[in-house]
Amino acid sequence: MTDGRQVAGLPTGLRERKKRRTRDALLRAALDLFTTQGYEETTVDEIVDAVEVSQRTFFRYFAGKEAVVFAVQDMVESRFILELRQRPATETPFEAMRRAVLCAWNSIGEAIEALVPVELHMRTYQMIESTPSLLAAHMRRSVAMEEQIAGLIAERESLDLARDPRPRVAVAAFCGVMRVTGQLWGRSCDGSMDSLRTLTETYLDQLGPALAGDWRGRPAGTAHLN
Amino acid sequence: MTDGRQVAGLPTGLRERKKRRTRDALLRAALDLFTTQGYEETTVDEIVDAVEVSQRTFFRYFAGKEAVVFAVQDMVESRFILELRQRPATETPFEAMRRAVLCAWNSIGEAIEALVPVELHMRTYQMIESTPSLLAAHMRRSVAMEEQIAGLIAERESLDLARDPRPRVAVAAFCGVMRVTGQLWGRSCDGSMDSLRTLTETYLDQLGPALAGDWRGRPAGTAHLN
DNA sequence: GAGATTAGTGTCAGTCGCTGACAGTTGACA
DNA sequence: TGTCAACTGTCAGCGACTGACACTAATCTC
Repeated sequence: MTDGRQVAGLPTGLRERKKRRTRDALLRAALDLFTTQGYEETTVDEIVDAVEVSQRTFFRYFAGKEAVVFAVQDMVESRFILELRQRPATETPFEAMRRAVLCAWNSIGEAIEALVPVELHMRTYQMIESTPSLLAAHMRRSVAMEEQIAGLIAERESLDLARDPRPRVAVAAFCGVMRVTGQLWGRSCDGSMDSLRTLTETYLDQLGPALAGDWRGRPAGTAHLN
Repeated sequence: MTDGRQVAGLPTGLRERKKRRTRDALLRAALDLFTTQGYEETTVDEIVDAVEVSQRTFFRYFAGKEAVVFAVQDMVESRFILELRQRPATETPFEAMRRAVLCAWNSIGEAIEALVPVELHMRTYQMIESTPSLLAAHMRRSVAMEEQIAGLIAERESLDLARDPRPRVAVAAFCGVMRVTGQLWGRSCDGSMDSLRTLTETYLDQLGPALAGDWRGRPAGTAHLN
């Protein structure tokens, strides 16, 4: 009842539409308040006042103050999973994950815009990275995500997760780098989607060399922010 | 005033000793309650009742309920940083990190025992991994740690963190694998230090192969739990 | 050793996130 | 149209946490 699975399904009844409107209003009001005056500085009362519903209603739509923040993130992640499932078996696990993220980012734009302005979502992401308690929640979600991805990779390669460390290890390394780029992008001034994309690609390219240990030569692509 | 820097410094005055005793008592009582009846199920009131101090006092010693849980972890981490600084420059960054963890684990035992029974600390760690809110906090701390380690590695290799992705990338991959082993160990029945050590070594060994992409052969060492 | 100083503590009241219980309202459907 | 179920509001309460203020006791000063 609090999940966001209205995957392009325009609601049928009046009741459904009303619910959806309330939820969207709460979501937008919350993100607006969070990004302008800060997450911790915003109380649930302020959010419900803006939408003119009771606090109790807020907690019926969202599991908590935190859950609002990650509503959009949820969509992006499930899209990534979808893309990953569709990657051809010829790609290495690492390649597959890499392309799945980039494809997901390419195609998720409109779906986000239908819910909130993309620009608001970008600011939300930067807020997550700069708010300790949200960063914590983000990381916990990331752990759950890794577990899911590792399962997919193991399945893809017909391996037993319990016996073969490689799926988990590969996923951990991949997600680790993804988190680093996310953090750096969050800190940077340029909050554009393009900068995130190039930053991500650059960093992923460095994984192999970084582990090899021959750090004498200069890194491959070094034009980025921070 | 709430930090735990009594690094083998036996407190001088009566006041200092009293403080230390109160803090230790709170720490032990809290961990005991947490590990027996669960973190969320334990209230701060229960903890302070066990030690017979006021709630206000608890919050003067620890920033929050959460902070108690990670008090010992703090010691282990600062020990790791110490060990990492001492690794010879001839080792690759990855090697250095790997050995630093293992050395830290070897030498931290007594320091922990001085504070709480090591066995209690082990159970605490497993509790962290199995309690969502604590896992979140653990991950946030991990992020801060990664940043610090990346700084050390960059310094060690005379690189500019802002220009060269490799320190952050290598650290992200390393810490990612460390987290995976921590999770698996937390879930396993065998909560011994030895099992954690061998699990960690096995998984770290798989990082290179896992990224290479030639997953046809069977993994190197596969004897582990889960 | 007595008094002044100050760190440490307890008490109290209040905020904020969140939940259960119960009652009122409003779409849905026969 | 009336019944049913879903949705919402109100209220009361819990638990984590904080600020203010008074009190106790270790330390310092003379």
